[in-house]
Order: sequence, then C-alpha cells, then structure tokens
Amino acid sequence: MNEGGKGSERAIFEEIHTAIIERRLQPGTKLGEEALCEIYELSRGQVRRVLVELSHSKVVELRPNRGAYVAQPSVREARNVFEARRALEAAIVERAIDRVTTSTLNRLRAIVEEDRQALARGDREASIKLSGDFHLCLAEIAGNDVLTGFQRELVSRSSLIIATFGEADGPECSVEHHGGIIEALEFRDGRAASCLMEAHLVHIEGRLRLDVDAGKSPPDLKAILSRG
Amino acid sequence: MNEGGKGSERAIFEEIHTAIIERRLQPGTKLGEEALCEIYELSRGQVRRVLVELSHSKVVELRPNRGAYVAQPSVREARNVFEARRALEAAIVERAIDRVTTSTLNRLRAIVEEDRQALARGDREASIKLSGDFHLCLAEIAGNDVLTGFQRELVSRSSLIIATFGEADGPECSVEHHGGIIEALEFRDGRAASCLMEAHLVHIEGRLRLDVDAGKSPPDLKAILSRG
DNA sequence: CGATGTCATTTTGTTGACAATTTTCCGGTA
DNA sequence: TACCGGAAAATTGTCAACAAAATGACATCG
Repeated sequence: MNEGGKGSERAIFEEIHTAIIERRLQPGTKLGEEALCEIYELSRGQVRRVLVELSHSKVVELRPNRGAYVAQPSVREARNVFEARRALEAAIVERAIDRVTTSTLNRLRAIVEEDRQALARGDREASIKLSGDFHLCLAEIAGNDVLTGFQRELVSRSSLIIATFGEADGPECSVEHHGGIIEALEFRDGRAASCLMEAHLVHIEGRLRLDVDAGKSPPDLKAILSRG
Repeated sequence: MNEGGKGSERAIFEEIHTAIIERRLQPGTKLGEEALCEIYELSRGQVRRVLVELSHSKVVELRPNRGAYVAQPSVREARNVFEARRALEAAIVERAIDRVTTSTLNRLRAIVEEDRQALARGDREASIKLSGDFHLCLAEIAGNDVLTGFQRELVSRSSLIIATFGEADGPECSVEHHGGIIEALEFRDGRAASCLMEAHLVHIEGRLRLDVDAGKSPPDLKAILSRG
C-alpha cells in the first residue's frame, strides 16, 4: 500500500502528463503543490520534482514564485512545433520504411483499430491518446531512441496546441490518414508514405486557428482599448 | 559578492556544461555534490538541481544512490545521435537558406575565423566550442526555437561522443567544411549546402572508433586477461 | 464608485538536520 | 596472496521547519 513509494514518482508524472495530453487538464490550469500532495499522498519535495520533470517535457510552465501551470503555447510556438514535426516525421518515415516488419505493422494496425473503436463510441479522450501513440509507435519502428525522444516531445506539445487553438467540432480523420500511411509502409513505398504523412500534418495544422489576433490577450486588449 | 545568488545556478550549469563539452571533464568523471558545493559556494540543494538539469541535457548521467557522472555514450547512442543530426541539420540548412542575411552570414564567418585562430594557436578547447557554436548559429538562423533546442542537445552530445570514441590526433577540418557551407549559403545554393553538411557529418562520424569492441571495458579487460 | 495602500493568509522557495545507501578500510581465514 | 565478512566513513536521499514572496481582503482616500 505504499502510495508514496519510490517508483511512484514516475507514475504520477505519467498520470498528470496523460491528463494534460487528453485535455482533461486545460491549458492555463494551475497545479498547486499542496493540492497535488493531497491527491497523490506525496511529499512536497516529490511533487516539486515531478513538476520540474513536466516542465522539462514542455507541457507545464513553471513561473518563479508563482507556481506551476499547464502550458499555454503561443502561436509562434505552435508553428515551430509543426514545422519541426514535418521535418522529424519525414526522417522517421524514411527510416521506418526500411525496418518495418509484419509484427510492427500489426502493432500500428492495432492502435488504429483501437482509435476507430474509441471514436465510434464517442471516447474523444482515448482517441487523442491513441492518435499520438500511432506517431510514437512509428518513431519506435524507426529504431532510433534520439528521434523517438524528440517525437515524444513534439507529439505531446501538438496535443496541447490543438487543445489551445483547435476547433472542438469538425470530423476526425486521423484514422483514415493513419490507415493510408500503414498501407504505404506495407508496400514499402517511401515516397507515398512521406507524402501522406506530410499531408496529414499539414491538414492538422490547417485546422488550427493560428490567426495572431484570436488566441490570447486579456491584458493586451485593455492596453489596446486605452488608446482608442 | 554573491556567489551563491539566485541566477548563479544557471551560470554554474553553463560552466560545468562548457567544461564537459570542451572535454576538460572527461566521460565517466564523478561529480560529487560536496565537491561542487565547495567549488561554487552553493548549497547542496542548488547543486542537486544543477545536476538534474545537466542530466536532462544528456551530458551527465544520474545513477540513483551513486551520484552524478559525466555521461559515457554507448556505440549505439553515438550512431543514433549522428543519424538524428543528419536529419536535423538537413532540415535546418533547408530553412536557413531562405532566411540567411548578410548580417547572419557575417556572424557565421566570425565564428569560423575565431575557430581558425584558435586552431592556429593550438587552442583545441576553444576550437571544439566554436565548431559547436557554428552549428548552433546555423540553427538560430533557421529561426525555429524547437529545432534550435534539439540541435543544442545533439551538438553537446556529439562533443561527448567525439571525446569518447574520437582519435586525439589527425587533422582538424571543421574550418574548411564550415567555410564551404557558408559559401553555399551565400549563393543560396540549397542543394550544395545540404550535400556539404551531409558530407561534413559523415566525415566526422567516419573518424570515430565505433567498432563495438573498442569503446568501453575496464572491467571487461580484466575478464579477458584472466583467460590468457 | 474606483483607486490605492496595508495587513493577514496562502503558496512557493530554501536550508539544515536526519535517514538510508554505498564505498572504503581492515582484520581474519583458507 | 587472494578472498570474504563487517564495521566505519563518506555520500546520497528525504523531510520538516523556516524564510520569502504572492495573493486576497479590507479599509482609506480621492
């Protein structure tokens, strides 16, 4: 019954991280130390370390003397993350083509199938997580831990970006896109896979509201109005 | 006179990081907490945070209950880092071509010139740092903070890899290669720049002793000798 | 009515003492 | 000499009390 044991720190990290990625914790939400201590029965020192870890993975922002908050990506950051993703996923697909096997293909298929079922029963949270898992699994197939680490960071940040700038409505098409990529991998058609991945990412980014005006400006608005 | 002030934590981080990158601290060196406390006049808590930060940037390895050591990259890790670098630097060059200006070109030229002078006076440490700065500066020209962050990590790790698997002798050719890349950028010749960068990285990796046998085995050696 | 300043409360940051673990040293034994 | 224990020293990990800062409530003033 050791809730406050040793390895549990990693577990708490995963729990909070997943909650943010699945958008149960919205951008800007404050993560008070005392609150987390009570929820997870950890000491403040442990909670503090977890928060540092989360900030390092870019899903939490640490404001000195102010506390920890779920990160609120800027428009610029959003563009940069997606630009980096296009470059990184291209490299990953290129390498995955050479290393994909029947077994790894089936892992990808299983993820997409789970995603399809999640969407069918309206479980949006699970679908978000599974869509990310697809891209992560692809990185693992590429067989380079460094690239996988980068991919992990970018996939997490993408989810946060979509939570911030995405529209809640609209059809979900990850399943179809991912299916297409699997097919291209199956035939070891590198060019097709790259193009489909590129199109997939462009499609996702295109659905974001990245007009510089929209996003975030409660204090800026007052400054602007004071001039009128 | 506040050596133990607030912002000094970042300064100590940079100091140790630089010492590792310049190979004054060799891979495997133990970084004892007490020792660092005395050297920098910091509390243990502060030193501890710096060590966590360094481990997060992959130049220090934290072994639980054992302490902090300058990281010793494995052969596999070395290959992965260089593979990732080839992909990342290609993306960076591609974007830098579109954004390079006279001013940023001059920054690159200044770095290479400093590097040339450092080599001329036999200052190998400075040369190592400056070679890394060139690649970092290139990433900054590309204008994407995410890519720059990844590049920073990879450049640091590369230096550690060269310290571990590189040969001390041999001619240094970064200055020539970097000069060529600058020229290609000047003429906005993306293809030439990419090829030169690729060749540069392949050349560096090719000079490493990445035979799986060679690398690391002080305990293994004893085991081998016991058979003779 | 809004703005400003002060004080109590809450939250975050730091330190030093204590606990747990590892490393080192040393004597005993075959 | 080589090889085990086992205590002592050194090192790392943890926590709880204390200090510092931010937040919110409230009174005062324009």
